[in-house]
Amino acid sequence: MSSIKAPRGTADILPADSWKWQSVESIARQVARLYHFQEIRTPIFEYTELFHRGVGETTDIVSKETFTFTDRGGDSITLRPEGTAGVVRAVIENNLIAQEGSRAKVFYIGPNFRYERPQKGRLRQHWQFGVEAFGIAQPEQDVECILLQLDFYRRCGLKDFVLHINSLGDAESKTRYRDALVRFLTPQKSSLSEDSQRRLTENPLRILDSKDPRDVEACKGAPPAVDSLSDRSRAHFQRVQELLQGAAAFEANANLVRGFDYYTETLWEVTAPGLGAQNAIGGGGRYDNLVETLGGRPTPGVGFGAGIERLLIALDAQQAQLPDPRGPLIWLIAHGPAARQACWDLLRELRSAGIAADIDLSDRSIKAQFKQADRESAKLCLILGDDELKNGQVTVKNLGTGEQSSIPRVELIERMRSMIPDF
RNA sequence: GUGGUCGUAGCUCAGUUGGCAGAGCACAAGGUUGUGGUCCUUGGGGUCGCGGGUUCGAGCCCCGUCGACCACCCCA
Repeated sequence: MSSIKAPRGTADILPADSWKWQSVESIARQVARLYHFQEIRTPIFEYTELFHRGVGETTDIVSKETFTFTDRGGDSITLRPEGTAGVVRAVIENNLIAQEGSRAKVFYIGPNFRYERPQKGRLRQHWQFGVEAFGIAQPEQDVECILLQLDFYRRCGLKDFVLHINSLGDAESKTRYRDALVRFLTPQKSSLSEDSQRRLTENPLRILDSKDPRDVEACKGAPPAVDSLSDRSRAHFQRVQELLQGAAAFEANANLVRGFDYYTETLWEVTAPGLGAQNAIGGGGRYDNLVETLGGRPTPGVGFGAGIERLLIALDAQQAQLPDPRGPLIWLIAHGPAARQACWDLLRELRSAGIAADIDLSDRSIKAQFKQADRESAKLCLILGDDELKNGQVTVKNLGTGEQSSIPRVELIERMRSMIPDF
């Protein structure tokens, strides 16, 4: 009988690593709280149409990377490939931004699904921490999101990363830029890569992002997006950069474009070394027309998504130390049947008192029990045998220092309570 | 979807022109009948990814397939 494996492009998060996830998620929640973003949880699947209208029919993500199926009732369902569309749908549907002047600042942590060929830093299911801020068109809102994201990375211990920013401007600016780019690139169409020749009509902005040397060469001297910005968009982007001055290092990158159609004005991406070719650990931007596109009252919005797997890879590459959310563990060691019963009682008492404790239940040698305590990274061992039972004592061994002492059984819980915070 | 590299013990990997399935680490027991993290001894562990073919004989050669890794595309 062959064993069943996890589907391609998925990964189990095992005990050896799950504490890192808890740590990152806890930091994400903490940072969100500091910036006053509240959690929203939306379904991991939506009606397919949401992503077609929201993310864009012609984007690669929607046109060829979705997990889409027909449910038993005949509706087309898609596993979400990104977080923003579902959140926008939810805030519209639940009237969070129903009125003139409504604001909402929300964050989410959850999985996204894209049917792609896996490689380093790229899976078919990946997790993102993301935030969305609705109702504020001012550049301060863009910068608040950016600073939140960078704060998140710093608190996770990430040191080496780069913030890239660009602006495509409002819808008119975007069209103007697109036309300018097509005008610039069309004369040299034959020297572009095959992919980019196709993009020239479908999605010319993406050509700027190509890694093909022919495209990189062709894009030299291309008009930057900022040249096509309207006065309002130019001022907005200018103000974003002013607000970032002194708050965060950034690089204005005229070639930065992103894969969703809904972006307007500011967009940004954070890259980090150690990730191979997929070096973006998170990105975001403003989407002032998306709420209206999805049937809501016209409301500006801005937000980002930060990939958790990629962050963990980058942290690993930089040998960053995440705070370990696991508290200290006490290990009980029993010698003899009477002591085993006493340990069982003690174990229940410790846990009732809120102290994490465990014991080997397989009746093994003292040596084996110590060995396991060590392997489980216990801080203290409590040893109970015939001697201790007779004297009403418990032997306490500090596994870090090897020191050992006796504590009266009746005082044990209180003594543990006072010792635990030191670990 | 395209291309390259690779699948042998729980992990990292050796395995010669095709000829008995190996090492280190890890794990278990013992050395020490009450003491881990060092040391010594012993031991248990294998559908050589899966399926087919060639051969007296396949981990090794051939075909197919699945998966992993890396890159393209795209993105977190």
